[in-house]
Amino acid sequence: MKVTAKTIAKQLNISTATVDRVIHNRGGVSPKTRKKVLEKAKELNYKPNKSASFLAKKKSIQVACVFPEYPEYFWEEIEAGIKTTIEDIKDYGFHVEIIKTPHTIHKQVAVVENIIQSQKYDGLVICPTDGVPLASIIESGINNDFPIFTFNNDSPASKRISYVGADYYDAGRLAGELAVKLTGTSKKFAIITDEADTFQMKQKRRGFEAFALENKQVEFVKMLKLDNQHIDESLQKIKQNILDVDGVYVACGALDDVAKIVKEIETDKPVLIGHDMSEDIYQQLQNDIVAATICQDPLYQGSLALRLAFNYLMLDKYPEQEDNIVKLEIVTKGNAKYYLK
Amino acid sequence: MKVTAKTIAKQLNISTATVDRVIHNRGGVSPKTRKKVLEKAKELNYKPNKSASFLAKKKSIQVACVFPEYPEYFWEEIEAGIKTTIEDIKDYGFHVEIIKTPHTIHKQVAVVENIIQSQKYDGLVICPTDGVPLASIIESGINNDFPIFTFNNDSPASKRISYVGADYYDAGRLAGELAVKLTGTSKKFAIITDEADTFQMKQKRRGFEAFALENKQVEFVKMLKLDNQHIDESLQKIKQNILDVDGVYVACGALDDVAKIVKEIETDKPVLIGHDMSEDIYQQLQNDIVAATICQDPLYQGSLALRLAFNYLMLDKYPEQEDNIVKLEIVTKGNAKYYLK
DNA sequence: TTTTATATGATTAACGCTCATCATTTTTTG
DNA sequence: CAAAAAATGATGAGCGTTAATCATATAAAA
Repeated sequence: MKVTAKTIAKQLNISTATVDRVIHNRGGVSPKTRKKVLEKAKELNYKPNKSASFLAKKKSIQVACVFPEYPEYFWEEIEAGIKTTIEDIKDYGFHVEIIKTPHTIHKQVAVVENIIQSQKYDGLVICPTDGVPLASIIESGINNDFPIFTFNNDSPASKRISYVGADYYDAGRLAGELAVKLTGTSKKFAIITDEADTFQMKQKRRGFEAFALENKQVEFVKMLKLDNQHIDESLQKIKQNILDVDGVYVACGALDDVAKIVKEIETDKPVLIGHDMSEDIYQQLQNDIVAATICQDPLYQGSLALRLAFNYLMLDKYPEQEDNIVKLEIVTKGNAKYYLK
Repeated sequence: MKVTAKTIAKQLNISTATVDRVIHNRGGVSPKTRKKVLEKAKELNYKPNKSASFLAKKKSIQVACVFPEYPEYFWEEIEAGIKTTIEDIKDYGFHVEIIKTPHTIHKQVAVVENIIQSQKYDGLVICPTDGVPLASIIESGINNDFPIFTFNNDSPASKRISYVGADYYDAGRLAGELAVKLTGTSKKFAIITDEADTFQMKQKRRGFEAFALENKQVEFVKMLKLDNQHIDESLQKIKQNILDVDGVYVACGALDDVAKIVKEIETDKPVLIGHDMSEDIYQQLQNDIVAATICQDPLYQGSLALRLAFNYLMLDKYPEQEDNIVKLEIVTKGNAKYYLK
């Protein structure tokens, strides 16, 4: 049988409004009535019906969801995950506007400042291109009771309500482990980063190096830097520099580019490890050029970040953890197909 | 601005009931009114509010969710995923009763027959211990308009509405790939199954063998069978049989048991690969006894199966695919912590 | 033309919960 | 002890959608 507020009210000979008052701690009920209601609710295992609750509350929340506009598979998936979640919760009065910003952090800063000033939104869910310059803006938002949630990239110095994303130090360590396991006995490695050298990339590098340091088999780890302005020449230089290594870890977003030059190496190709998935990377996995790539579920990240914002703004539920660290998933030839589309 | 049925009704000078009739194709509306409503709905991008809809429909569906009662981590997680989903959708009038059956297929068959006969439920979501003996029962259920959904283990010969779970042939292949990649140059493997030799296990074995056959480096694959009745003696025999191999693939549920005997081997321990995660297996990964284990997200499987049943029974939406194949995830020392708890 | 179907559309009462408003009782104060 | 204040509880009008029931207009049959 269905247990509603009415059930409790009838059994106790009081009105449903009183039951509602007790359930939501809205006061105006004598201690003894309160106690009776609470006991009966527990006895019957009463849980308010969410549909009816949201419908009656007629609360409407506007939230902006900001992330950089990369034409990449990963970001398409992030957006897809966000859009599904938006559909799921919009009928509860939680409305989300997706705002994609240009890649540069300056533009993003401007967009965020505008969002906070505009008074159009009740909160912000954001993937910061770079957490550092945004930290003070986020903090001032938080101080003005404007809740902000980060995902994918964090801004740990700010006082954002919560972060959803990977632990990139750990990702670097995992890359180290895979590099060691997938190569032969002698262990000479190279790690490739790029000019941007964001917090995320630094963490990956530190993780990889830490792992290498702990592993006695590792002879050396070379640091190589990709020049995004002059990609082709830079790649050719890198090619010369990886001829003597057993494994290459691409910590920046250029796994496919590096794969192309590794493909050109005729003998003793190094084992190639990197991050993320795309159709190109999928092909490189199938051709045994890339040995493994470390992924995170993009659908889940955006979705969880939005749900945390939803719980906070609609249900007044503070996130259980500040840091919601997502799984690092290992993708090789054999399970790559599950990570595309 | 919020778009409701009322918005459309007002703009067209008709009643909300007429709008509702058009939206749900319930007839009784003249073609020209119908057309006007449809156009206006599209123009305003009207989507009925789910909360209000479920509340008004007062449809109540009872579903049984049956799976074997294993005291294992994986099944605890399956149950946890199911329970969260139950909480999510019960307010929409979709009620699920969890029924755990004893391990033997005979008991499960009895339980399922009883469920179908009882007339208490409108559908069944089940993880068949063995799909074969259940096939005819499932089929007769389906033929009597009693929808049945499988997960984790399939019963492909039956006419179940849909299946959610892994492709175990593919899992075996992936194990093969990992075995090759994680061992040195000579490739001698053993594969361990047990007496039960279910469909799932057969598929894994076939996948592994198929991969080995395609790989020229592989010298041989030994088939070893674990006797569940006399575990200890059986394990000791197996121990003697794996002294000369480079890699061992445990296709049955005994990864931890096998890990224990591998641990006893002093020199040249074979690379050990298996399935699933538990606290014991986690420890074996940390101690480098198990090299890798292939997992599926248990939370997702049960959840998706229930949601498919929900869509079918509450929204009359037939699943887009019959087979919903879930990701195979590779877990090693470095990312194991994400797969526990 | 009148009668009877049928097509079309309006009205309205739920669904379960929320909350502003009103009614009553109890307590405090002058 | 009366009057005011505070505490406690009931009433009822929504929220947006659904669907049964009723009203009217149009078409078909007599």
